[in-house]
Amino acid sequence: MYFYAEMMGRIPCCDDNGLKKGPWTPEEDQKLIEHIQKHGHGSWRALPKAAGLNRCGKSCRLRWTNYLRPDIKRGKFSEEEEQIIINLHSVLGNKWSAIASNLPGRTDNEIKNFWNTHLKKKLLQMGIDPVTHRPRTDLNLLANLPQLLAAANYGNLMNPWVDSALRLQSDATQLAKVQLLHNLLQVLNTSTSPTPNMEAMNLFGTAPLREHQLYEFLRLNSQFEGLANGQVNFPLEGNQILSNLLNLEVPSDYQHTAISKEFTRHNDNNQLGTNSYVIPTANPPIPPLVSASPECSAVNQMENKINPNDMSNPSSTSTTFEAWGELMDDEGSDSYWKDIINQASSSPWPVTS
DNA sequence: AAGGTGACCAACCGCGCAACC
DNA sequence: TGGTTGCGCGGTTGGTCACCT
Repeated sequence: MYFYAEMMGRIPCCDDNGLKKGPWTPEEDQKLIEHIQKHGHGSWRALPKAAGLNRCGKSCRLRWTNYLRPDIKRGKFSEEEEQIIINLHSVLGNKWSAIASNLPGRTDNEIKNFWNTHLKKKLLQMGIDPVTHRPRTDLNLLANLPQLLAAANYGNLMNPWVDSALRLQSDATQLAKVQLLHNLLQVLNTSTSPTPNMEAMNLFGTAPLREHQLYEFLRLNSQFEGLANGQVNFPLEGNQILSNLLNLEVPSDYQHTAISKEFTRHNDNNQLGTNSYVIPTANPPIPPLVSASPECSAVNQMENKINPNDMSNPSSTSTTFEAWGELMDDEGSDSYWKDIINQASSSPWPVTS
């Protein structure tokens, strides 16, 4: 084998050379454990021979690091661990080893498996894209508000860091709904097209909607005060909300409601380098909801999430908002939203007026 | 009871990278 | 400096089990 290596360069670790593959037997485990306890693993390539195992070094290393290591924590993942994984994954992506380094006793392989079999599905059910950790942008999202509710209320908040991250996630979910509707209005009210999008008009009623209608709609359908304490209440089913949206009357004496004030949390010049999100308080032209922010490194993003100040200030900035800002900036063109509306116009929602 | 199906997870595979010679 | 080696990583596979029809 080593002669082969010298002559031909690197050889496959587990080539078809008579070495055993597949599940480990208790005897093999025992041999590996005893050898490592006595001598350490040293060179993994040399270990199997020294330990009397008919395995390749790589197989031994994997068996040790993923299963036999004494500090391995077996058993179900706690809710706290789940949240940590989700949060870290949103920052680190599929860097399983990096994620594992933050979860003592858990291996990258275990976390990877757990992610693929549980957490990915869970996030999808919540309407969150498990790759981007952004709310999914299709309008089916609105038809899945019960799941969004579950997302907003998910978890028993034990860890303050987790608490903060979850709260931000809830805010982001709520903001996403507002942003979605806001952009829909922008498209519907746009005058760039010589002919209005008739399908979209049919979807939302006859007259272009105005923003105060949107706010009234939001006031009727949600309790945004909840944003201050992380509780999100969106009590109506998606089709009912849409129905309410269609049935809105235009109050002639419309005044800015507490909602718009609640949402008008803006930092005029971003002196602190923080984000802000601003619900417009005037009729068109409609300003952007999400202001751009200085780019943050992954490390900074992590620090932001860990920063205890965030925990006492749920309206403070977050990478979630940044993500939404990017999303909306990237995809906020009229054509993008028109596409969504076109999709929605063929959706199975019951549109009653 | 038997076959089908999906979930779960241990293990394998191939690649990239850093250390070494 | 280029080739070799060892290791670690992320993606994938395949075996097992539980549940369903």
